[in-house]
Amino acid sequence: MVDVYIQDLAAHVGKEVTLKGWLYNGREGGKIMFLILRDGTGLCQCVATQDSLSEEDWLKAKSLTQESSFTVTGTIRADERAPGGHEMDVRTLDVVAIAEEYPITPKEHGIEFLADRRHLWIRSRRQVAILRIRHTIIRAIRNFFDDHGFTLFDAPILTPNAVEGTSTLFETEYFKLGKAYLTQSGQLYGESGAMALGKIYVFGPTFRAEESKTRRHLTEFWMVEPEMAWFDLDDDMKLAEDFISHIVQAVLKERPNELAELERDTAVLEKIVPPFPRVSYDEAVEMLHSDKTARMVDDRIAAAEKEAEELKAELASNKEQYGKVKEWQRKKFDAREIQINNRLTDLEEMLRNLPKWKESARNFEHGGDLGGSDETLLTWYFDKPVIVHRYPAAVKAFYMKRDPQDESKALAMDVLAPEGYGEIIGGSQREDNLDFLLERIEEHKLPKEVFEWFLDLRRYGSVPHAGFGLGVERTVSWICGLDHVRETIPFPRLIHRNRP
RNA sequence: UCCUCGGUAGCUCAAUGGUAGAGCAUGCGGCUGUUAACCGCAGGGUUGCAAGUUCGAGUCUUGCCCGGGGAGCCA
Repeated sequence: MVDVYIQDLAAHVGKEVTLKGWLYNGREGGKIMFLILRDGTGLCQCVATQDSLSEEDWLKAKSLTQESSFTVTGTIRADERAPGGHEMDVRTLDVVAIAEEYPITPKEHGIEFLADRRHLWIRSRRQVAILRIRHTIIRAIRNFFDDHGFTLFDAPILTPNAVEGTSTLFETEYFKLGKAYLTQSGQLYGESGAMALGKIYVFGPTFRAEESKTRRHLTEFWMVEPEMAWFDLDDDMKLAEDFISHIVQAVLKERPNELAELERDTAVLEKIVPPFPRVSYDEAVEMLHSDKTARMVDDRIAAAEKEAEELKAELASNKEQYGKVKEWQRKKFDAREIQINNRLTDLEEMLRNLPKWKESARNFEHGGDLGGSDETLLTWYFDKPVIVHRYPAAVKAFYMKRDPQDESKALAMDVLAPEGYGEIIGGSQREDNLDFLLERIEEHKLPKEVFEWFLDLRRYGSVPHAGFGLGVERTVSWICGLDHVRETIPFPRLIHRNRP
């Protein structure tokens, strides 16, 4: 086992300790060597000189390749220049295993290359930071519910039918009982739990066989779904904003180093406290139709065009100078060219999309569901998550209760994260009237037989109740400021990838 | 399923239709404070696959394969 981990080095300054880990990177300078040791809790630069080591240990140190495992013993010294703030002056060193040539070099790699090596990629600093924040988020989720009188209620993963009938699910043969499906939501079971225990939360993996190929979708993801007896829609929204705020504040408090590693702007996260802005669907549609929305899009188009022009000018100027400058300057031009081209590709994508977004918002038809771009435009109005509520019943699930003030609306709510991260929560007050629920099941052409047990919840002491589902990966992606959910889970499952 | 962008050395990327290059990685040599170290030398290629246009194709055309981003759907 390990006596001392790198994250605890502050308590060992001036003392001799042994560290165990892997070589993250190394630099050699004649008779001095800098070994960056990685132990899973941090990085420590170990300084070895030819004078301070035996000849045998010096040769061992020289033999280390990237990701070779080894142990080092030496004195810990505080040093501001070192990442993590501490360094070791090495006295002795032992090699455990010399690594073969490691594919993931300390340079840039494409996403396909890294995804094929996900089992190694997770050793990288950035991935370690993300996975630690994921852990903190999951703990914050559980703490929040546990401290608010909720009981964990596990729903089955194999289910006999689709919850909402709309999604495509993964199916499998279930002995002699016919088809079974991997769950797309634990909600219906959660409702039974709320009637038994009052306040519960279902927390587990969820599966969708939709061919969604975007930065927000996985085929297998984790969702937490609280369900509360005696809660109405307002109670539900209040809980959601308290819940999200608690998670964000917990990450800010417990993971400042990891957020720094990810270069996350924490100022925008500090603002995530209740209350969140609330916009009804009708208000949202007005906002989409407004001149202000059109102007916001125009401003972004203008900014993107300006940036693209400046970058193209720089590229042209660099090309002109390229032939005239010394070789060492050419390297800088080469590196800059790659950087500029990557940014230009992003800008071109934006410039293709933004006019479409503007049109789609301007022509949005009242009564339809909000599209991804419409949601993004709405979030531009606020620096906190925005809650959109009371959607048209026609675009929402059968189990959502109708608004008594306006029968065309469902008592539904979505929470949209800022900065374009989109829907992180979808929830509603549930239909508690047996007859209405039966009507809905008929309207949606769902097989009544498989919902009999669910209908029983309305037959035996039905009460108003509500709940929501929060997508863990989307939440991690937003809080970490990532551009894709595939980095938020150890082994992401995507439409074109189910390995490693 | 549809729209859109791409596939060149192990990796990240350059290359007006005219002799395929750079950085990193790897190997060897040099350097006692490096921070994705640096300096010198070396090896490394069926330009995704197939056909076509052309004196000549990484570059143009068509088809296919693979991947990125997006739509629909959703967390």
